[in-house]
Amino acid sequence: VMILRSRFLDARRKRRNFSKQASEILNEYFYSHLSNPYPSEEAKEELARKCGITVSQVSNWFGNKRIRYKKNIGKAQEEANLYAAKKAAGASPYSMAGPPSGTTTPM
Amino acid sequence: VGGNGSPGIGGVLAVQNSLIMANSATAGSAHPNGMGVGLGSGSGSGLSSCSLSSNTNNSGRTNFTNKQLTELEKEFHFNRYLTRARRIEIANTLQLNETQVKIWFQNRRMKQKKRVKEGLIPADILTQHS
DNA sequence: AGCGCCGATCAATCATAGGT
DNA sequence: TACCTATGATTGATCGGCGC
Repeated sequence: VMILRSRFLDARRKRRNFSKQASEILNEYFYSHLSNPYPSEEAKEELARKCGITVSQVSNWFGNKRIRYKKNIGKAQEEANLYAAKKAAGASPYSMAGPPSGTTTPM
Repeated sequence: VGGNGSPGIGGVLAVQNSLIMANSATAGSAHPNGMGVGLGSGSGSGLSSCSLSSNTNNSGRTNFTNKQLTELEKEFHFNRYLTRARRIEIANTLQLNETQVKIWFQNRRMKQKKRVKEGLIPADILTQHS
């Protein structure tokens, strides 16, 4: 701690949370692809467009999401899993890049 | 994480680290040239050099000092790629492993590329031609 | 036959936003 | 206002693949 953490007050991290709708879209994709939450470059581009954010931000979001989801498992995460069930079952406005494994989600 | 419990992520997401760092220290030689590194930030400010060798975190992640980062950054602007000789020289000067210097440059190149892609680019970085 | 590089990702941490 | 959590971003290091 005494040790430098001065990464220069860069203009870095002046973040702003994504819109509620953007989070909705990202979560939908994540939970409906839980068996392989790694969107392709093309999928990231489309998600970025729909969410109004950059591809890098989409990548950051998935990176954080995967790690944080993993760190929980067994928490309210199951609740969020309801995302997939709900959306996947109903209309699926946001499904793209069909993953090979379509059916069955282990778990 | 549960063994299979998390099929999805668990499968692919398990990396764990193993310390391998290494040793290539080889040092030795004295390198004429003093590249020196003048470093401007001189301010040395506090940190100064820790007498200890690598200050790695509890998790193996190294916390580079300001001095090390400044030097690496300076070198990067001079050349985006390192020669073996230069790498060794820098590693010795900054008290880092060759691997750390190598990795730092790789990450730095990726970082710059990302910035360019995002549109924010200082626009220069010599030796950069289309 | 081993090395460096790239691209994607991980894992820890930083710094701020938002909520109480 | 202070404390705490959620969350986006940064970064040293790893993994798989590729080219030489």
